Amino acid sequence: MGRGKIEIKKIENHTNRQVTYSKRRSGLFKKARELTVLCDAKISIIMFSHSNKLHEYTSPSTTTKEIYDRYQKAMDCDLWSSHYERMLQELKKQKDVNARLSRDIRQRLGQDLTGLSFKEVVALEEKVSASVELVRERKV
Amino acid sequence: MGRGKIEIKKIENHTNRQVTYSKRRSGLFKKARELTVLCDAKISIIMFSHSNKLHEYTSPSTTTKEIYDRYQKAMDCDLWSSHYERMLQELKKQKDVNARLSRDIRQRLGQDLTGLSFKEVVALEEKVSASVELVRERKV
DNA sequence: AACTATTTATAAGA
DNA sequence: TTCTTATAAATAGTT
Repeated sequence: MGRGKIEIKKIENHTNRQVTYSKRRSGLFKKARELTVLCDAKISIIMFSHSNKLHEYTSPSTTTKEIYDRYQKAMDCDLWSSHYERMLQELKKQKDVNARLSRDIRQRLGQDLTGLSFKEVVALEEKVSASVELVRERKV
Repeated sequence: MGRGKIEIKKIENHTNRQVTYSKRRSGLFKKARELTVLCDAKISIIMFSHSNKLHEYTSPSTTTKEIYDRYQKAMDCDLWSSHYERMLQELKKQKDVNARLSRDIRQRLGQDLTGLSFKEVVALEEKVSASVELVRERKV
């Protein structure tokens, strides 16, 4: 590197560390930029300094989120996504239940109210209970 | 670099591009490794090659997820999280609606069925419609 | 922030 | 592919 070989160990002097961080960070980002163009790669770099300052590089034509999403897919460790998917399915089921209830009640409005039999009410009640139970079992 | 200055533009030859990708990737990761130690930084690099191959570097003592979580907090742009929160609230509301419907119907089972007035059914129907509408407006 | 002596990275060749 | 090497590039210490 510069005037004399350096060993790779933590720089204890705060000022020197900060200067080196700044210089090498721009070097790293330059390399990432070149690699992006030369090899048509997509790169996301996120870094936090010793003093918790955030810096990032993302290849043009993409976003940090897009790269992280692809990463998660590739790694098959996207717990959020699977949780989200489960919730989406559940919400859909809930909506179906509500739509059905709404329809059932609307139908009855068109009929003679005294015609609402005990059996019919029980069936309706059971349908609702079952769906509520379904949700509870999932422990969301 | 090597024998003669090169210009930074996409390498069209597939083999050369792959070789350069491999060499520069290891160079980039080495720089990241050094920066991690020298400056006590935390770095995450995720990259996809032209042929969609995934490679990553993460500083020891952390994880890609941890860095990405910190990034999201720092950037205050966690769209997933806010989407998730909205869904959670909605699901809760749906459950409340179902619980209320269930309770209403259960109560009526304990009463004389002929006592179910037209007004009461209308009120129940409107409650359900309103909640279904609420969901539809959110376009989830 | 600029400079420069060295080390380091690497493109092309073997 | 792996190694070599000529040269470009990065950078540590200095000013």
